[in-house]
Amino acid sequence: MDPLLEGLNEEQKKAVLQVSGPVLILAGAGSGKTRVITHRIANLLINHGIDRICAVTFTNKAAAEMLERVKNLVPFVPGNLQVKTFHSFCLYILRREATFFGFDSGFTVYDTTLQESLLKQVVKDLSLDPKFYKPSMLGNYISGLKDKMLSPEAYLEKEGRTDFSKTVSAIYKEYERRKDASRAFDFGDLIWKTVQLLQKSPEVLDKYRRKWEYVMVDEYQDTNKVQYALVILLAGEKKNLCVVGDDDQSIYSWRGADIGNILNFEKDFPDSVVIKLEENYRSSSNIILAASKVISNNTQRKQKEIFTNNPEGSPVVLNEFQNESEESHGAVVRIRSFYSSGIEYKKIAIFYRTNSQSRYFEEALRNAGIPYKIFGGFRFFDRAEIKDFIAYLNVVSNPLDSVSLLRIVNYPPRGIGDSGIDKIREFSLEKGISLLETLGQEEIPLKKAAKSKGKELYNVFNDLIEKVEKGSSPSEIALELLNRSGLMSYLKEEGTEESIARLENLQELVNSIEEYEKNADSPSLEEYLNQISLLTSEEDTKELTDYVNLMTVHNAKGLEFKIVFLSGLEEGTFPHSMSLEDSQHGDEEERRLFYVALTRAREDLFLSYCRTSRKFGKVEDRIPSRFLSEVPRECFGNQYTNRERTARRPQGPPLASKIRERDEENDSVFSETPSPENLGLKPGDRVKHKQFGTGTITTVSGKEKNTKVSIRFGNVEKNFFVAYTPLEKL
DNA sequence: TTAGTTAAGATTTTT
DNA sequence: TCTTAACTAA
Repeated sequence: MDPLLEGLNEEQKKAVLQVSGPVLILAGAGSGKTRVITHRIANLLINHGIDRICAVTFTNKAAAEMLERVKNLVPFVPGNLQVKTFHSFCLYILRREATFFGFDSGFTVYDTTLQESLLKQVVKDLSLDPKFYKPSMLGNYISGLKDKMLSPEAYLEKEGRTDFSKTVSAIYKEYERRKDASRAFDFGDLIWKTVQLLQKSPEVLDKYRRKWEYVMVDEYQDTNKVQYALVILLAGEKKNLCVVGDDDQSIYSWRGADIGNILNFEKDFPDSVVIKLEENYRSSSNIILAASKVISNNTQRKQKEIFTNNPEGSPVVLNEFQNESEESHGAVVRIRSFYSSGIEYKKIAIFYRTNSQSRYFEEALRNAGIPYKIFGGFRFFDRAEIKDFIAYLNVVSNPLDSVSLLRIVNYPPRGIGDSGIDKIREFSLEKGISLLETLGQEEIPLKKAAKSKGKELYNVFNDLIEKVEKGSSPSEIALELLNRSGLMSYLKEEGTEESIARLENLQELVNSIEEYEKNADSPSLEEYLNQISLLTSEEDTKELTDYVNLMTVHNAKGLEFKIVFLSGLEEGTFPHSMSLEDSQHGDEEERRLFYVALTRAREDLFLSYCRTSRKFGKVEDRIPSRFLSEVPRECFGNQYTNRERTARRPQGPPLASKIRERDEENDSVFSETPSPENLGLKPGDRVKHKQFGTGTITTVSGKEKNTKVSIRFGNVEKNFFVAYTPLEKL
C-alpha cells in the first residue's frame, strides 16, 4: 500500500486521494485534519507530479506546522508549493504586482500602531472629537469594513446616512487618501487589494491561477467575505479547491468570519465531494466526553457527534485557586513533576483567554527556571524602541511614508514639538511636497535650532536613500542610521538601565537584519520591512529546543498537546465580558472557544479558576465559568478528597462540590508555600531604613532578586529593591 | 519645547 | 497595575 495511506481510515484516504475538483472536508476536532491535508499535498506532489499548490491558513504557527509536516513526507519541498497565511500569501502577490497600484518602488505595510496614528491625525485635521472618534475603535471599524469589501461610499450606501456613518465614511476616505499618498497598505488592504488586483487584471489573475492550480484552505469556517472572494478567484474554473473546516470551531466572527462560507460550500460548488471526519484520534475519551457535552449546549450548529475509540484516560482535573499567582504556581508544580517523570516541556501547553493573563505564568515559570515560549501577545517588534527604529527604516525605504516620519521627527528630541510639526505639515500641504522634502526647505517657519536639526535629519535620510540606490546592504543602512539619527548617542547618554536594554534590543534588530541578509535570495530593506510586519512572536524568540507553550486559546486552534492547562475559567474572563455584550452571538462563540481549548489536549487536561483575580490592579471576587458546570461530573473521575484548600472564604463557590483534587498525590500542589522568595518581609512589618528611618511595609512584590517593597514613612511611601536596600526588620 | 509630575483610562480574541 | 494623556514649571 502507498505509505501515504498507511494508518488512515476510509474517509481520510478518500480525502487524501481526491485530487481534482472542489472538496469539502468537514473535520471534527482531532480527526486527523492536518494529517489529511499534509498527506494530500504529499500525494499531489509524489503521485501526480503536481507542485502548483498553495495551502492557506490563518496563523503563522499553523502554516509553519503544516509545512514542517509536509517536509517530513516528501524528499524535498518544491519552490512552487506555498504554505502561507492569508496575509503573507497576499503580500507575496502584492510585492510582485505593486506597479498595478502605481507603487512602482514597493510599499510599506502599516501595522495597527501606524494605522492608528494615521487615524489620529485624520481625526485631528477634520476637527473631530478624539474622545469620541478613538483611533483604535476607528481602526477596528475600518478593518471590519475592509473584511466586507466595503469602500467609504459603499459603506455609506449600506449603512444609511446618519451623522455617525457620514463622519466615519469621511474619516475612512481621508485615511485611505493619505495612506495611498504614503504609499502604504494596512493589514486589511493586503487581502482586499489582492482581490481587487485579481478582479481587475485578467492577465495577473491568469498568471496566479496557473501558478497555483490547486488551492487548499485550512480553517475554512473562519474565512470572511474578502478571504472568500480571494479563494473563489484563485480556484477559477478548474475549481481544484479543497477546504477544510469545522463549524464548531468558528471563533473569529468578531473579525468578520462568515460561517455561511462553509455551510454554503455545497451550494457554491454543486459538484463538490464532501467528506466527513468524525472520529477523534487525539484525545482520551474522558476529554472527548467533556468537549462534546459542552458544545452540545450550542444551538447554532450542525448536528453532529465526534467520537473516539481511545481509552478513557486520566480524569479531567479541576482546580480552584485563591488568585492568579497560586494558579500559576500550581501549574508549575505539576509541570515540574511531569518533567521529572520524563515528559518534555514542549508537550505541555498553558492556555488563557486574554494575553494579559500570560504575565503570571511567565513569572512563575521564570522563577522555577522552566523554559517557556509565549505565542502571540507582545512581540520583540512591538517594543517602542524597535518600532521607532523601524519607522526610521520605513522612511529610508519609502520616503513618502509620512506617518513613520512623524513618529520619529522629534525622537530623539530635536526641538520639533507639536506646534513645529503642525507648521511642517502646513508647509508641505501648501507647497505640495512631501513631509521629508519640507524638512529640507530653508524657508520653513521654525526656530533656528529646530530648523537646522530638521535639515540635518533630512540630509541623513537623503544620504541613506542614495546609498540604498547604490546598493548598500540593509544592515549597513541600519548601522549608519543608528549612528546618524542620534538614537545611539541619545540612548547612551541617558545611561539608565532601561536605555541600555533598549540599545541592546536595537543591536538585536541589526542582528536580525544581518540574519535576514544571509538567508534571502536578493535582500532588500523593503522586503525585510514587509516581512517583519507580518511576523508574530513565535518567529522572533531565540531558538529554544524544549519549552512550555503559552498562548491564548485563539492561538491554540489547530494545535495539540499531550498536556493542557486551561486557566482563568471565571465568569467575565472566559466567557469574556466583552464578548457577552455582543448579544448577536451570545455566549456561543465563547463556548466554541472553550471547546477548541478542551479538544487540544491529548491525555491530561487541567482546568482551573481563581476565587479572586486582579483587574487593573484591583482584586475582585470571581465566580467559576458557566462552562465548567457543563462538563459532565464523571469526566472528573471518582477520586475526590473533601479537604478545602484555601479556606479563606467561608462559603464555597457554586461549584464547590465538583472542585476537588483527584487524589492525595496532588495535594502536594497546595502544601507548598507559593512564594518564599520575599525574604520574610510582608506587609505590616516595621522596618528601619538608614536614610528614612522607621516605616511600615505596605506591599511586597516581585520575586527573588526582583523583590520590591513599598514602605510608608509617615505620610510618604517609597519603593525599594530589597536586594539593594539594607533594611533592618524591627 | 522639554522634562517631570499627576490624573485618567485601559484589556478580548489576530494578521 | 501599568501606560498614556494632560498639566505645570523652567
